[in-house]
Amino acid sequence: MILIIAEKPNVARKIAGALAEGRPVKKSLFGVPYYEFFRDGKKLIVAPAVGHLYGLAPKQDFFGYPIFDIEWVPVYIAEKGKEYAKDYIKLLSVLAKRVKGFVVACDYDTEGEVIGYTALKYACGVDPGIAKRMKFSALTKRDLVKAWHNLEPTINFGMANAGIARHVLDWYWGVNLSRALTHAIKRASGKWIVLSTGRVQGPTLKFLVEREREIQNFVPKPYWVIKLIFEKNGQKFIANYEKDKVWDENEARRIVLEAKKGPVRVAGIDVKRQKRNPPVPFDLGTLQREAYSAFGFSPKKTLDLAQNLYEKGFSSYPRTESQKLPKNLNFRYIIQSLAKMPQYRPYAHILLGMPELKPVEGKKEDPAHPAIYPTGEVPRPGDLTKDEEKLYDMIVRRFLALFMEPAVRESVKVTIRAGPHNFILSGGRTVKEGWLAVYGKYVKFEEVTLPTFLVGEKVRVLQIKREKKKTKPPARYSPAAVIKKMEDLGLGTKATRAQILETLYQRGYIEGKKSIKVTPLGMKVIETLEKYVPEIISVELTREFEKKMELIMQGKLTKEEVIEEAKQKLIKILEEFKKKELEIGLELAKIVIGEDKVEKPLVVGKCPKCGGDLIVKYNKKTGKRFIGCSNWPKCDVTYPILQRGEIIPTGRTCCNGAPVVIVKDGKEKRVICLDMNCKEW
DNA sequence: GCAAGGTC
Repeated sequence: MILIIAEKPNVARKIAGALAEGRPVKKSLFGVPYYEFFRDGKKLIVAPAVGHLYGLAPKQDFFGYPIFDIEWVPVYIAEKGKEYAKDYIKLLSVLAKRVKGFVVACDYDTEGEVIGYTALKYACGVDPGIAKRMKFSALTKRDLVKAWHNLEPTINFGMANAGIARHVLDWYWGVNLSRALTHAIKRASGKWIVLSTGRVQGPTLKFLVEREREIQNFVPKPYWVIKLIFEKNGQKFIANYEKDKVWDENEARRIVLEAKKGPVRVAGIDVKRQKRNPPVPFDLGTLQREAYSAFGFSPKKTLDLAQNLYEKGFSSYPRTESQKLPKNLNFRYIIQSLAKMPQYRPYAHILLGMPELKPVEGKKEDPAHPAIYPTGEVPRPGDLTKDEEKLYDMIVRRFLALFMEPAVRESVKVTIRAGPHNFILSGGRTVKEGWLAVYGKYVKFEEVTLPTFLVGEKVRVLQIKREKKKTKPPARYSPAAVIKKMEDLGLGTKATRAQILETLYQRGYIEGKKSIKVTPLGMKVIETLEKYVPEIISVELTREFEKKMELIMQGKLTKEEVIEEAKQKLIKILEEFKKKELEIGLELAKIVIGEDKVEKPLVVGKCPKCGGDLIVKYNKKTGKRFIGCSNWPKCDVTYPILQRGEIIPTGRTCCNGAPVVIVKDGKEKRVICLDMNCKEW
């Protein structure tokens, strides 16, 4: 018997369906489905993981930094809310005892390889070296059977190692710097406020901060627009001066005067017809953007709704980057099913009358999943929530649109010559609806139909005027625009971008549902990181990780070398950070709890032992004050001090470098050397 | 208490 491990339940089912001779037997243990069947006289079992079953966690219960001592543990131990994974691990460990051989059939990428590797090592309790690998790039029967006949002799250790390195590096950088920030603010304010950053959070917050700075530094510049308003057939039209901005008021005034002198005639008419092809199939990012613009759904909400639709069986797997549909998908069947819903019936019928059903496709591809499409399962009333229904409607209409004829748009440009100056009147209309019939409600095209003009025609001018305007600062990002920018920069993945944006909200770094504004805390965190750890907010860190992972995959670097290098680098960075921890914490605390509420420690002099600041401190238990070194606990220098009176530093030192201070109590002033053994005492 | 990455 051989155990085939899939990345997720749905894929386990597909693999079983493809490889079984006859129907696979669906079984279930601990509530997790798996499949048994025969092929070539051998009994095979296919069982699923649920994504990562194991994650990294510190070996010791210690919340300081730096921390590098970590290990793989089941995800339900490493993270809250992952209890469901427990049953999957239990299933694999039970099945592992029944079988002789193992095959990893996770997605063929670094994460898939890590999922397979850790499942073998920790859940099945076997050496990952004994497993074979099914390598496929589509979940069709053809591809799966081919992969089965061409099994790789082992899993791809280069990929597994690269993936493991990615996990460790992200953990080292992210957890250590998040702890450093959190500790800094705790030390300065006494308040527990979780701050975080990471390879993806950092650069994402950074580009939001950059936009915020552009807005803050923006100086509006005046300019003038010039309009020619005229009448034709009792209708008013506005033509705009050919330069859309005139920067000089005198020039604008002159243009208006010259234009007013006339004559004013139609000088040219330019009519263009343009074919507009249907939009491409939905990948997750495009769906998130479209749902945001149509319904105002956040990217996270769209992913959740799409996941619901997927789990209920109405649409395909949502976490995809593909803009292509599977070649062997039964389009006719799906469209026939959609025709059962009256709102789609007319369009479905048009399509079913076509000799060939050929959808448009986009450029992007995804090795594991096709673009998002409706399955053809028809929801009954009550199956979907209102929001699910909205998203479903968008998915169905997009799908139907893929097969429809292009739309044709006509644009008209009328040039009006007033004296020596040209003004432009533009119009646009849809000449042939095509796919817009079904999807038009989600695309906005302006419909401006113009009357017929003739070249040379005289124009009845009502008014020629200049209007003063001001340039506007760049717009803030919307959640959907953030996701797009992250995609463009290669930050995060289709499955994580929405979640990472949510984390930035949770941390109080950003606010605003539609228009994202960076809070003063968010600005300060970036400012701090720019100063002390510029790496973590740079997109280059991601690029560097990618390069290192590539070298690990090729066997040119070991994961141990890469991990060790990161560790050494971080030790240095964190050491520097720790030295400045209080200073950094004070800056952050000022913003979170208000400047006046942060007590700046009074520096009375330099520590004779380590050169740190000697500051007034308070004993936590007794509340009594004393003078101590700011580098505590590394440096243990302390001095007692009178409990009453204002302490005023003098800048002078006395015995063994101990500072001299003035203690002023009412009218009484005493000059004191802090050394207890000083004669002054 | 912290990351980013899979997934329900």
